[in-house]
Amino acid sequence: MFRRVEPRAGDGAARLPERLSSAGRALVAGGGADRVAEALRDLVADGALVPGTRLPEDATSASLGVSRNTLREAFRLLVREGLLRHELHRGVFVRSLSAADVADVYRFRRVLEFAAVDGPHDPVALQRVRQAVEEGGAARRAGDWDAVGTANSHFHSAVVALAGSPRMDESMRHLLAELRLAFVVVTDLRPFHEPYLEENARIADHLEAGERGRAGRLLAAYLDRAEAQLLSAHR
Amino acid sequence: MFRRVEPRAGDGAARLPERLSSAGRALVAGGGADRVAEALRDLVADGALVPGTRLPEDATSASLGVSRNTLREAFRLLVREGLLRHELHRGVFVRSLSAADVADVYRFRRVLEFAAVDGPHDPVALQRVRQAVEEGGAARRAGDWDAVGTANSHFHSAVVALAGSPRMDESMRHLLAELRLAFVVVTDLRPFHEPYLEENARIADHLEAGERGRAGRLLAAYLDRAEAQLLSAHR
DNA sequence: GCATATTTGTCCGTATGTATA
DNA sequence: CTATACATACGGACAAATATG
Repeated sequence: MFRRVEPRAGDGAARLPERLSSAGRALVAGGGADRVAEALRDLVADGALVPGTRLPEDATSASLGVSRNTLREAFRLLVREGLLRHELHRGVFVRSLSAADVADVYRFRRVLEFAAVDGPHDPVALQRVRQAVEEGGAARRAGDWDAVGTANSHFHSAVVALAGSPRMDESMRHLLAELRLAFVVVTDLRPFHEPYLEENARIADHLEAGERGRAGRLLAAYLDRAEAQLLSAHR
Repeated sequence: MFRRVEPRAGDGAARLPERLSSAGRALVAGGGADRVAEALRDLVADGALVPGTRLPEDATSASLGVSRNTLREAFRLLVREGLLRHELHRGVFVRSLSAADVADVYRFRRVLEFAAVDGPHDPVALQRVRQAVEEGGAARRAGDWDAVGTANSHFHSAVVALAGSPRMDESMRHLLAELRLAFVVVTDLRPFHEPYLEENARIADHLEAGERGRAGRLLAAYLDRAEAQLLSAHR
């Protein structure tokens, strides 16, 4: 009943993997659009779907075991998050970040993180900052550099959360989600995350001591280096 | 359980108008989900749909002359814009902003607008700032206070655009779209917009003269007063 | 508290217009 | 230019959740 459109080999451009789930059918069986979106998010984060991959509605909905309508709802969510790109009458693609995009993400991050450091600090968020530092240390001891990267995201999210603004928090979440697209091309995460573990701890120290200026300077140095590092790896 | 149940007639709370279009059928006949979303946006902006109004899928899709599936796509768009609120298995409502929401929008606006003023200025955006000032002047001469409000939005969007960041621009657009929800309860727009026409012109002067400090101080004064004005009118 | 009616969430199959090969 | 593949939109259907009497 359902015609399976098998991709031809040797096309060169990124293609949708035949099976999006190692479990085969019913990856998101219980699934609402949110679960479908989460499944696709994970596939992108894990590198199963590389930037530029097209996601045809028919093949994708079949692979995930959901209907096209449900898949379209999930697409809407992910397009808004910046993880997918939508071209009129052409379909949906895994977004690929240009160098300008990476630069813009870091520009916006500077605005958000500096504003949060300069303004009044939410004490609960301050604890979260410290928690993220410890989370990163534990991940390093476990040798899990992916988890170190996640902890680093938590750290900077917590920094922005110092401002106590739900809308700024959400913007930060979107920026970090977009950055994951740039990280999928990075094979060795260690040099990207290890150097910053100690720095994050010192930033947390300064924040707890109320030394906004020092915290801000360290943060600025981090953002400059991280951006340069990612941009150079991006080619 | 304090659930806001759908009000009976004469309750005073909002109901879906029977006809969303004076033209009756086929308001968005040619229409895709985008056009449906735009139609709903206008209805909210014009006050035809006040915050709290429920939008049943059946009645709304019939009124707009589109299918349920298409309407749901439009809902997704508007929920992401913050204009509508979605409750699981309960439906979609016109969002109403709390005082905390308004405060958060202004907090974020301060971050974005100050950052844009402080940083390097995109010359094209600087021209847009001036254009918005003139747009506001023309609207006042025409006595169209709604258009004055639109021009004011353009002015502050242009200020943020000085930073040259597409992502900051988009965040600003979302914030201003949310603010429209707070403005629908305002009956007399004149005292909200008239005082700021002259101030905007002076801010533009300072920006063009490269006097960031003066521009920033005027901007800060504007944001403080506008926020207080809106919050006091909001009850 | 229970039974009923309404609405949402999901899914299917089809028709149509558009972009690409 | 023709043919194909595909996105977009429609209407109908059913299960699940919610609201109503």
